[in-house]
Amino acid sequence: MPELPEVETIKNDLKKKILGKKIKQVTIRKKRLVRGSARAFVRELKGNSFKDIKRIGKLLIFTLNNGKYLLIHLKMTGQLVYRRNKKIIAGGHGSPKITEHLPNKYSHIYFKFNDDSGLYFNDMRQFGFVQIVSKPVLEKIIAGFGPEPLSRQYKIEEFKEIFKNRKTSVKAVLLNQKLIAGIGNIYADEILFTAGVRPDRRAGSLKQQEMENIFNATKSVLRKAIKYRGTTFNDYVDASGNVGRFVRHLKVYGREGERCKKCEKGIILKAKVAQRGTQYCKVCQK
DNA sequence: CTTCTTGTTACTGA
DNA sequence: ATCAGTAACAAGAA
Repeated sequence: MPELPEVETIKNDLKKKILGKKIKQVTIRKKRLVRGSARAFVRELKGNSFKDIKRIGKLLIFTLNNGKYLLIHLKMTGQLVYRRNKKIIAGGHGSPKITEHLPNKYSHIYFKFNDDSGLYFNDMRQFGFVQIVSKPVLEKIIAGFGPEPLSRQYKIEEFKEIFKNRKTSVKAVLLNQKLIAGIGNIYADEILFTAGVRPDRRAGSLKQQEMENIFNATKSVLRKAIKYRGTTFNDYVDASGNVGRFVRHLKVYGREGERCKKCEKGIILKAKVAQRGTQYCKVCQK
């Protein structure tokens, strides 16, 4: 599941690879994944190029040289893989490196650049989307997101406000993109473990210290995950098709039934909180 | 066959 | 009006 660290990794990778390259061909194999008119989508992209790439929450924003913006959301199983025009050089010793052929059966939309390199949007479950928007529409979309946890706009005073009088669980608050941008199921569990707070705690019941711990944990966990280029649990790969290495640093997500790495006593439990599979240590999290 | 996986949103009810 | 909870979407694994 691409969340903030994974999308950030893809964005940073792609910025080094595709900026300024002329888009010579746009292929749409599944129209359903294009929001709005597919015909207009191709028209806005073909012959143009990307000037910049940004991210808000889990949403990628490609700035086009024609003043429009390409939005790409990977949702659960989306991948965005860049591939150079590969010339297979036979020879050397041993077997040749096996490179997955692209486009594959899940490459529903892809772009070819003037140097014959390509950008492939693969999505097994087809939850993701691509969309071309104007600047005013983009600004409306951005305004719908809460603060970015790694930005200067993310302040402890405002952070505490979002918990005040809320009857829902602290996990539901962390997952709500309108309140904080970019956190999904994996990092919500990891953040709450690091902060020592049970995911099912009522948001409004948190003590000052607990809110401060969560605030700090959002930053430390996400920063560390970016450092390790994200978490590959199922489908996530970076823009080169490589896995993320944060999975080794996960403390609770996917560790149900295993021993807690912090207290070395508790067994990681799994419950349903905010309709999501939720892992926590009942010794370390109060 | 059923159940589980998750990001987002439309919908329902309080 | 606001907030919270749930179903639905999709395809594959177990």
